Amino acid sequence: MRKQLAGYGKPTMAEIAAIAGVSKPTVSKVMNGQPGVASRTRERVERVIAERGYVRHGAARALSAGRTGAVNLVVKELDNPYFAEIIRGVEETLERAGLSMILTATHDEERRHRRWMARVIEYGTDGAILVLPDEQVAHLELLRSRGIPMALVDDRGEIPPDVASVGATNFAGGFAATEHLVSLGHRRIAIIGGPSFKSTRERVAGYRTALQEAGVEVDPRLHQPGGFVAETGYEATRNLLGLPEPPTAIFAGNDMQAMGVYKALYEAGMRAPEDVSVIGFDDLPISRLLTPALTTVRQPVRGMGVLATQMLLRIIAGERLETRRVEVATSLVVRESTGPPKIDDSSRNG
Amino acid sequence: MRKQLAGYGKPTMAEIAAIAGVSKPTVSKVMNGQPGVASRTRERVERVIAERGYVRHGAARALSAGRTGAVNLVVKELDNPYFAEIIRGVEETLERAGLSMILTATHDEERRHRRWMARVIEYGTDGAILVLPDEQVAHLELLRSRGIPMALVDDRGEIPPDVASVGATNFAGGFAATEHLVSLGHRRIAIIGGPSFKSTRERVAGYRTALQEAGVEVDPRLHQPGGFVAETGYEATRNLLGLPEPPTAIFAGNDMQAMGVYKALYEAGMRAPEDVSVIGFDDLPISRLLTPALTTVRQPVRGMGVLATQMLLRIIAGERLETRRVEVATSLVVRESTGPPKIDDSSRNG
DNA sequence: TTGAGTTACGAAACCGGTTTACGGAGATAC
DNA sequence: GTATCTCCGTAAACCGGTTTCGTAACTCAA
Repeated sequence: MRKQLAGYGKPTMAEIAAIAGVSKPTVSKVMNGQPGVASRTRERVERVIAERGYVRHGAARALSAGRTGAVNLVVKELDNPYFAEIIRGVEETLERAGLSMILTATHDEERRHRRWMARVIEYGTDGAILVLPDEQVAHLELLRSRGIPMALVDDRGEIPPDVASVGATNFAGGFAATEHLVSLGHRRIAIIGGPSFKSTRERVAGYRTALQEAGVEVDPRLHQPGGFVAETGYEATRNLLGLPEPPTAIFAGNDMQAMGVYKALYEAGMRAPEDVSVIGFDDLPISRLLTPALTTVRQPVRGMGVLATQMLLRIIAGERLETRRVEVATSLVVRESTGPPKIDDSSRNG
Repeated sequence: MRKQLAGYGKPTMAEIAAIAGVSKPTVSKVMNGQPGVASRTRERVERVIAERGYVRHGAARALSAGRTGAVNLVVKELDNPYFAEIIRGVEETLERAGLSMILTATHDEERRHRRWMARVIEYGTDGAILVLPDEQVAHLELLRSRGIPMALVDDRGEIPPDVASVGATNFAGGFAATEHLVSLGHRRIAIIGGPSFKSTRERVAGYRTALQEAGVEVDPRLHQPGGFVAETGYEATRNLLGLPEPPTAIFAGNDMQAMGVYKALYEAGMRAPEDVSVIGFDDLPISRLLTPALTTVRQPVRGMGVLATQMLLRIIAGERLETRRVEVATSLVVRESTGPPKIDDSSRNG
């Protein structure tokens, strides 16, 4: 079924041209601010456009001009404030450039990821930004073969050479967090996370290095695996508390995980930082709302979104990037959840 | 600049037709599963399509067919898990119907909201779902005049007659929460929220009714205003604790606000539920992660998204809805943050 | 007045599909 | 063998813009 002509509610460019007494190309030039139109004519056309409330037909424009005026952003999930922050960074940068953002979440499902790519390919896009810490990056090749400009945020690392990517200095963050705990006097420091993400592997490396530099033995039992959700923080903490020699400090993989750590401590009748120090990663808005407020490694997440978008815009504009990989600095934010360990920790007569 | 023909990476329907030895319309029929193609021919065309990896040009299709295959969803913000849940409901329902979802957040900014509408009008859409608890609904008229099918979630109430909307039974939720606190023995029960949202006004009405039915006097000082974010919960609680006769229970406007309440209590050296009972609204995933786990009024948020989408799909299909307004039931979820008040509350010798 | 150089504008082609309307082949009926 | 009815398949028009390219008109110099 074809749309009715709707001569009333939806004028076409041809109609505007007829009313203004000019041709379609002239209206097109006015709409796009192109030269080659006398100022008198331009004004007249603009008046008619305003009077009739003319809105360009986007699909027709996309078809003939090959531009969509929008960038597609795909993230793993929305529930997570981490992604929400990245999205805001992308959003505000695109807005400044006059582009719209089309947002999709994959929830880490292969099927949704494929649907997203199919749609991007079918309907076209001016560029794509992918925030997929996991494995899905494999399909990336398909987008590249279509010549779609791309930028990645917080990726796993194996990136094709002509794709821009933004990450954080995870090693330094892991190092700083661990060093902070060591300087407070902790010796048995646990870490949760990995090993599937590149970012986590780097943090763990920072943790190990900090311990070694401080002359503290690295105990593999204190390294608990876990994803980026609260549940794994909870379970990892229960495991850790069950060890014959439990840790006096826990370095969670991210702030959400730290919430799970809090939960497990609470259930065990323990408090942070009196019984166990807790440190997170990300510095999401909620981390300061927790009780006690969470000490964490701040990652300028929104800034990462901004940077990725700026790089994408430059690729779209056809500029050459001098660097395809950028890492933003992390920094330690000390709040209430870390403190010195209980005295005489080794004999545990607390 | 026109796209190059890209004879290699991007076949057109005409090319597929030529290879398969048929005409464009035949390929079109095969792509759309329309009748009028012999099965031998259909198979042959399908094989060529698969071999060449042909993908229909979405903009061209949208232009000629007037369908986009996508529904536009606009929410206030993404940071809030409340919206994330609605989005998931919409997402899975659309997916089942074979439609894509295009998501945008307005952050309650007039300008962003207008941009969203402009884009929807310019690029077209098969339908729109709006999750805007605030004032922005005013512009809705513009979409309606373009004949775009629409559904609202959790609106403020003044809805045009031919627009579908989904809400929750806020009055009943407010009533149930208050009744729960009263039955535990509380008499000085504070409530935070409103007055700008219809949903909050209804909850407050439920709260008042429950108090009156229990013969408890309604003290206006115990009603603190506040938006749906943690900060207002924090501030309201500080105000409440400063009252000459502070409350023994606090009914927060939502779960995020309850986090702020926890924070203020913690700072004041008080604990829930021993010193003050706390109850939230929404039952977001984080509410069970808080310490203590939050008693709250469960709102089937995801279900609201599902329902709104189902109504929209029916409008798109041209069906008549028997009811344009649906309200889903709320229910009380009792966890750890509520308990009996300290004994001898009136003289407060606790 | 004429020729060269600009500038303003429009006719027509084009983007890649969908839809309409029609013609030809084959099946069935008589 | 011919008339009628289906079923397949295609030519051509169409959706609503953008872009190319040609030309008329206008300016300026000689």
